Amino acid sequence: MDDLDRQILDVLRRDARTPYTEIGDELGVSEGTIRNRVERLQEDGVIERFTISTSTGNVKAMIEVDVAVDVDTHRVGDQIAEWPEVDFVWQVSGELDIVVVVDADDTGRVNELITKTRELDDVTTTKTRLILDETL
Amino acid sequence: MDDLDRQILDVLRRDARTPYTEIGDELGVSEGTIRNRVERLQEDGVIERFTISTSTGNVKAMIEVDVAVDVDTHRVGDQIAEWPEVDFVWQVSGELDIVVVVDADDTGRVNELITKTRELDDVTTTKTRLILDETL
DNA sequence: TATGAAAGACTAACTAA
DNA sequence: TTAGTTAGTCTTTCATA
Repeated sequence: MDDLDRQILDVLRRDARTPYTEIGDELGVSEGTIRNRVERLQEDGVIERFTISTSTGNVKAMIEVDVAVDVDTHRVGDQIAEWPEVDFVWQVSGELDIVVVVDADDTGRVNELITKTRELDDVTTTKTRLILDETL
Repeated sequence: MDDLDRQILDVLRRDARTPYTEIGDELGVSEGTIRNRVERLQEDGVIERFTISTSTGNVKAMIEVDVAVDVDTHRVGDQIAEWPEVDFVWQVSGELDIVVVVDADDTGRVNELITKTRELDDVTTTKTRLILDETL
């Protein structure tokens, strides 16, 4: 895992359809080098898969969730992860326990998700932030 | 957005490199139909990008960044987005301005990234949380 | 790294609903 | 007028040296 690998991953994260020839030109190596390295990165599990990121909705938000002290946060998190608009659920260190990233149709729907979260057993507080812009 | 669109998205989410011909065969339509629909889904913003999912490092963290009041947060965010371990940079509403998600080799490296962030002009504070677990 | 062969994607003209 | 198809061409990837 050297710097060239990291640069290749960077390009593919931004656009996984970038031709190997183009990546090679950009990074000053041949098409074959890029191809061999991408294959190796896949075998090593560094590249988990080629995929698409979709945004079915128009509003992304981060909902931070606090859970009662004596409760398994995973149980709460796993429930939330089932909801269709939920992109990620992270168990985190720090003040609050769980961070949920959602992608909803509109702010009204975000609000419904917040309400739904607060209604879960063992959820004590939530704190929401809209994601105004995303850079990769 | 009909059922065929949803099936196409499903296939691409699992493997974005599946040839159009193969998707077409599977879903009983021609290669051209798949291609036209994928193009339309991209134009409509339903498919945001073709990308890879990676697991490069062993430690993921969320670094929340506060920026001086009179500064364009995008300028700061764009700089950070260039660093290789950075997965996302979000401009968010709420107390702090920017959320950076990083995926680094170890906590030492996370610490270096925090230091590097704090050394940027116009960054006033940072607050870091380790991502202990992720559910998709 | 370089090259030719194979695979896949794209263009554009056409058909059907 | 829109969605789908098809044949021919171009681009990218792959295998081999």
